[in-house]
Order: sequence, then structure tokens, then C-alpha cells
Amino acid sequence: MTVTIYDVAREANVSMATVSRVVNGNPNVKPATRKKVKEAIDRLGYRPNAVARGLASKKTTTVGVIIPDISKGFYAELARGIEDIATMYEYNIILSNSDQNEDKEIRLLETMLGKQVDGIVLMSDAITPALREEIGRSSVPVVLAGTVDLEGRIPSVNIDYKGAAQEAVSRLIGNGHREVAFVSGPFDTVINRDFLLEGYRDALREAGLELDEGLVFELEDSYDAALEAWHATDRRPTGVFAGSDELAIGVIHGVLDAGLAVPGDVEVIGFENTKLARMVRPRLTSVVIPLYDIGAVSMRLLTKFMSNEEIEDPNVILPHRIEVRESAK
Amino acid sequence: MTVTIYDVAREANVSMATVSRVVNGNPNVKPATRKKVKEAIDRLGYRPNAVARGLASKKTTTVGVIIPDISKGFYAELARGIEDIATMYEYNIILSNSDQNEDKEIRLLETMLGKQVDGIVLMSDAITPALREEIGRSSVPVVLAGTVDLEGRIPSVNIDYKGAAQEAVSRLIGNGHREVAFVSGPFDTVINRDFLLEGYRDALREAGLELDEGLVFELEDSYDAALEAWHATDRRPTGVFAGSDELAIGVIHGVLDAGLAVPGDVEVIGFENTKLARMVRPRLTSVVIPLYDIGAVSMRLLTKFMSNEEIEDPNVILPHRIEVRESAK
DNA sequence: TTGAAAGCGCTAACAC
DNA sequence: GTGTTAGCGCTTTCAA
Repeated sequence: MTVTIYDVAREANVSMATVSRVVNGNPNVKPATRKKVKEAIDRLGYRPNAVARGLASKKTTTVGVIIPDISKGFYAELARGIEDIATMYEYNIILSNSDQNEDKEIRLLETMLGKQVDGIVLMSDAITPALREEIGRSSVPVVLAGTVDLEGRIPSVNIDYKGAAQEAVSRLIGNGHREVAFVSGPFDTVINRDFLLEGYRDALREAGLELDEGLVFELEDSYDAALEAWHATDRRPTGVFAGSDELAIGVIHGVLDAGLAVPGDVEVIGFENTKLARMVRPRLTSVVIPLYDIGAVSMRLLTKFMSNEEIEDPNVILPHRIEVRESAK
Repeated sequence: MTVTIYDVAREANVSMATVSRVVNGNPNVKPATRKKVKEAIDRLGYRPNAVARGLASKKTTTVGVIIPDISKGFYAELARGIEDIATMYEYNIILSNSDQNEDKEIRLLETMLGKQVDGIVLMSDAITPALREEIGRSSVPVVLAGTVDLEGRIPSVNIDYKGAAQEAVSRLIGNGHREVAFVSGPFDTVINRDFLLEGYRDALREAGLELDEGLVFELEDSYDAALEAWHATDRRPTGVFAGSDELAIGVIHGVLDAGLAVPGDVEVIGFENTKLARMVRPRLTSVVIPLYDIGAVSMRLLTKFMSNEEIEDPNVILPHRIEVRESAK
């Protein structure tokens, strides 16, 4: 039924070791025999069995990718970066959604290790102690992509979220706004609570402004949540820094619904710079997070670990910037 | 170093066959020995090696997923449906991007088959003869998700794209429009050329309207392309059916830029009903494609093939509908 | 209910 | 340059 290396060996009158050599591009084969073997391979339609190879060599050339939700644009973009570099280094990817569920994350790690992946890229909102411990037990390297481990012991690729938030808020303050709101996704996400919120705080402090709790909105990270929150509150900040583009757009539409103008009455800055940002009117000013690059660099970092290359710095910080469009100058 | 089934056998004073039985839930094991083995497994921290298992059993419990571009919302949503059902049936997924490149698609099929996947879900814009042949040679089942094979020989899950387009266009005509444009993505995509365009044609014919080539716009499938096309043309249709939400929103903004109103002067219907549709003003009326369900059902179909269950119909058509919002009544 | 033994298809010494 | 020979860690008859 299936053609094995042994069939090829017989067909070409060589040993299976020789066939293995030509399949793996080992130079220690006489050109003539190489040709003979290649012909036999073509004639028989032989295709190496990667599972057998994996068992014998203890390498599967596949890496695990654990992602909160591939249907979210944020993660899909990261995943694309990861996959491209994986392909470049001839790895395949086993992709699973964790839904931010710690149990599921741990279970996925387990099954991926069981499948003998050569490494793992993990995306998560928060590295809990249990998860950290599980990662520590892993027999293969693990790299975090767009994910912060507060203890900083796991290799990772990120941007300076806090600095980015601070810049955005400072920009708003610099434009003359004294009442600047922070519209955030859930604070059980490390990036929201420990970085964006802190960046917001720092910017206020730097400007000598008091933190006004009433201007901090912790919402579900969705357009509707922001829209409704704006309708529900009677606070009227003139500057808004949102923790995501979706939130920002919700705010903009809330403002417009209230008969106010953006950026005339309220300036809004988003976070992520999805393609959405260009597809709303007024166009959204937003902090650019290089998601594709974060994915790509994290995969590259993982390949270095997997082939024992030297690592300069296991915690990479990529640059960010603010793309200024119409919703805020 | 790594704990094997053999280590567990010794630890529990049984044979490896017995360990294998308890690991695989085989009922032919005395409860007492089962307990003994389980304890040994815990004590040693044994984790079955899926690669060895795959080699011995010829089943890997992983399926391949070939997708044009995971960073596109359309496909990311499909992928989520696929993955959820795969997880439900305890399969893992090897995910790769093909960029709609025939060579890459064929190469990916090859490497996935080499990795001994138990089945494959394929998404593509067009099943070319070479691709069809490669699929035919596959030793494992292949299911198309959101992808049409014009020869209809490959199992697939879709909606009635043509019927959906026809309904959308008829709706516009029914609203009194005599000049209805079709703003489409590239016609090298089967769905665009053979279904949406045909549905558009049928709707016109049904209404006794002449097809006006000048009202058919074949564009890159992007917001910018639609926006620019609208700026560039001097045609002023009062109804527009777009082949995607992005194109539809581009059209809407083009219309607004021209000082006209939506839906007052121009009515627009999109296709796909992404979350974008609710996040623009006016909100977009759009044909609902149940992407998640298409993914889920295609994976379910694949599991049936993989376990030799009976298949009622290998070509599934899921229902669609039009979600009416503000851009068209 | 349990064990012994033969592979699954390949890689990787090691010898020649 | 090429062949021989052990495994890799597991499943799966077949016997007992």
C-alpha cells in the first residue's frame, strides 16, 4: 500500500541508509547513486513519513501555538507573523484556541508536549502562577508573543505598552485637554491593568493632573460596550485614550450620537491601529502595534532557542508609534 | 530522561501491554491493576508520546487546515469554527497559509500528508485542475470549507452564494432602483465570478433590466479600492451590491465624500456581515454568511469521513439571510 | 485479564 | 561511499 524507504532501497539496489541519505540531502553519496535513488523515489511516488522520522530523530519540525482566539483580528495578525517565519524555517504549526482559560492553556501545553512539538509560542492575557509553573516544566522552549510575564523569566516579544499609553495620553494633554478619560478593556488583562493604566497615570502625574477615578472606564473590550458606556455616563471628558480601536470607535460614535463633534469637541486616540482605523469617519488616530512583527520576531526567537543559537536578549521590545489621523491631532 | 510506557510497566509490575490498555481506556483491565498502573503513571509523571503512538497506530489525531490568509477576518472566523469542532472530537490542527498560491497549496497538501494527518480542510478561491488532481491522490479525506469545486466532486460546505447575491440585488431593485451596480473583488475567485456575478445577472434579468457592463466593477477586495473606484467613476448608480463588507464601506464613504447620502441617494448592501457592518455609520445592510458554522460543519463532515460514518450529503449548503440595517432597506 | 513479541518507518551510530 | 544494525515509544495480534 504505502511506499516505504525500504521499497525505494530495493528498487534502487541500495540500502535504506543510502536512501535516507539522499532524502536528507546528506553529501556523502556518489552522484550516480543519488540519481539512481531519486529516480526510484519518483517511480514509486515515495513520500517520507514524518511521524516515523520524528520518532527516530526526536524532532518533529512542528511548533505549538496557543492563542486566545484566532477569530480576533489582534491575534490573527500575530498568528500570521508566526506562521510566516515558521514556514521560512520549515516548521509547521499546531494552532489551538485557549479562550483565555487557564485550565485550557495548561491542557493545551500538555497535549502539545505529548505531540512532541519542538517549541511553543504562547499568547495569553495573564501568565498565572500555575501556567508559569507548567511552562517551567516544559522540555522544549516556550516564547511569549504579545504577552507579558510580570516575573520576566519567560522569553517574550512585546512593545513598551506603558510608554505607548503614556505618549498617547500626553499627546491629548498637550492638545489642551484637562479631562482625559481612559476607556479600557478588562483589568484582568495584564497589559490593560499593569501597563496601559499605569501609562495613563504617569502621563497625568507628569502633567500635574489629579487622577479622577470617574474617568477610568473598565469595560468589556467591544464596540458596543464603549458606545453604551458613553451613552450611560454624564461625564464629558474632552480627550479619550481607548485601550483598543474598537473601544475608540465606540466612543467616537457615542460622541457623535450626543451631538458633539470629533475631534472638535472630543479627541480620541485608539490602540492597535487595525485596518478599522482607516475605515471610520473621522479616521482614527491610533497607537501602532506591530502585531505581525511581534509574531514574526517571537517565532524567530523560538527558532534560535530550538537550534541552540546564541540569544542576545530573550525579552524583545519592538518600537511603536502613533499614527495621527483625524480623531486626534 | 523521558518516562516511557516501559518505565511505567516496571514501576507497576505489569507488562507494557497492560499500561497501554489503561492509557487507552481499554475495559479489559482488572480495576485493581488499573489503579496500580494509574498510580505508577502519576508517580513517574508519564505522558504518552503521540508520535510513537501515531507510528504504531497509523493515526495522528491531527488534521491539516490550508487557509488563504489567517489574518483576514473571513478566514479567521472559518478557522475558529473548524478548530472548535476539531477540539470537540479531540483532533489537533496543523494550520498553514497558502496565499491563494496554487503551488503553495499543493506543497502544503504534500507536507501535511507527509505528516500523516488524518484528514484535511481546505479553503481556496479556486480549485484548479492540478489542485483537484492532488486532492484526488490524497490518502485521507479532504473537505472544502467556504470553497466551491465547480466539478462538485470534493465534499464541501458552503451557502448558496448565487441565490444570496440574487436576493440582495432583487431587494435593491425592489426598492425602486434601476441602476444597480455590482462592486466585486477579483473575478479569478470562483465565488465572485461564477456565483455573485451570476446572481446579479439573474436578478437583473428577472426584473427585465439590461446588464450594463459599466456598472460592474472588478476591484481588489479592499476598502481603498472601492473608495477610489467611486471617486474615479462618473457613473452614479443609486443601488450598490458589494461583494464584501469592506468594499461596501468603501462605496459608502465614496458616496458620502461626493456629498450624497446613504441610504437617501444611494442604497448599499454588503456581503459577509462582519462585525464591521455594525461599526460604521450608517450601519451596513449585509448578507449574513455563517462563517463560523461553515467551518464547524466542514470539520464535522471531515470527522465523519475519518471515522467512516455514513454521509447523507457530502455537499452541504447552509442557510443565509440578509441583515437589514441602515444602508439599505 | 494479562503478557510476549512483532512491527510501524525512519535515523544514526558504527563498521567496512 | 555504502551497508548493517539497533533502536525511537507505542499498538496490536496472538497465546496463555
